[in-house]
Amino acid sequence: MAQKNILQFIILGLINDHPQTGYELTKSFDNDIGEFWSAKHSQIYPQLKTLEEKQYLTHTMEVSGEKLERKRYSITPAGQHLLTAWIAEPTINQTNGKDEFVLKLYFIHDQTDPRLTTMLEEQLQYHTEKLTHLKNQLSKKFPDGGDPANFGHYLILSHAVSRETEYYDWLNDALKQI
Amino acid sequence: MAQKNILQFIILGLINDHPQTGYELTKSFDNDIGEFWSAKHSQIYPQLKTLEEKQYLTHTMEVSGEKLERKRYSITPAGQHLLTAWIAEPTINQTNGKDEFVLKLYFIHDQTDPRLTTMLEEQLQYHTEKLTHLKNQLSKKFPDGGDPANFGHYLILSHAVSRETEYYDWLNDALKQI
DNA sequence: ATAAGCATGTAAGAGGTTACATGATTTC
DNA sequence: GAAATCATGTAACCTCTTACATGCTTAT
Repeated sequence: MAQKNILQFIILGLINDHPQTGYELTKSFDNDIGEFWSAKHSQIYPQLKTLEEKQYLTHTMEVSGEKLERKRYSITPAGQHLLTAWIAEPTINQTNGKDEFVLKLYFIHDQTDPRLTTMLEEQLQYHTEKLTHLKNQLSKKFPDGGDPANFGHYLILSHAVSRETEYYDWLNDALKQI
Repeated sequence: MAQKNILQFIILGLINDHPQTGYELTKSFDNDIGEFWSAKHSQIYPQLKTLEEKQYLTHTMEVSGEKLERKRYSITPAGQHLLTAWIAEPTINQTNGKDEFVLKLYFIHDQTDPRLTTMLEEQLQYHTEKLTHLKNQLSKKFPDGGDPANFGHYLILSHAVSRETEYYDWLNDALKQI
């Protein structure tokens, strides 16, 4: 989508926590934050380059073994300023939740349509697995509930859990009504 | 996003219900289906053209008043076939739910951060309004619960309601924990 | 008359995915 | 030695938004 380049802020936010390489950033999107934003390495590396050109980031080279090079990026004061401004600014753009599956259902008008059960059960299986995985994550990372020193991380994970719970419940409700 | 062109299927699905103009299709995305997919007229008109070139749609001209022309599109058997195939095909691509606000929270580590309350309350207001609007829609369109002849429509709306309910509850929970 | 809504299109540019491309290091 | 993983980048292509552009019709 031709949006406002939110990726740059996410990268700044992640690096602000601690200096990181492009590779490490890429993997962040496989974890919790991937529940609410995704990006591939092909998008991340050019973005790092741009952010450095604009002096929001700097990097130092590291070497593994004999030859393997790695760029470890750190945030600059200007970068921190940009990040803070983004967080402070009211979030108006409700990034719209696209969901292909729900749309498919929309085009099935008849409650007795034979396709419904299969479709709903297929999704139920997927979301059941996802839900248990997220619940495991939550109890593993925050066994005692909200950690005051990692509150944002806790909030994002608990939101992911309740979002999946809702999806799960909705699918079950729908199945019951058939 | 360089995805699989899902918009074409949505257009086919909407037109399959009854012949429509580009203008009317555009307005569909302001209603319930807009909760799960959005598109602007600048994307819809070219897509209609392409779908007609591929013979999934045909159109007839209508005239309003003296001069104002309107293209009313109908689906062809080939178009219906394509639509059915899309619905039948398992939905794997979990179109990821991007949420700028949740990410901002993620970068606030400290539970006592003074920004948290304002941010959460701002969102709470937005989602409260959205939730009441959706609930009104639901009770207006489906006063007796699931309509067997419009089950898909019912499902999508009830999903939107419970999704917003979850968001609302999560925001309130977060506020309580501060 | 004039503003709001009807109606259809195109152009430029940003965001995002898939595929191409290469090479090093670690683990089995 | 082979496979998995680490590590960085580019190219082609598609999707989507914003802005440009035009003209008609209805309601006030």
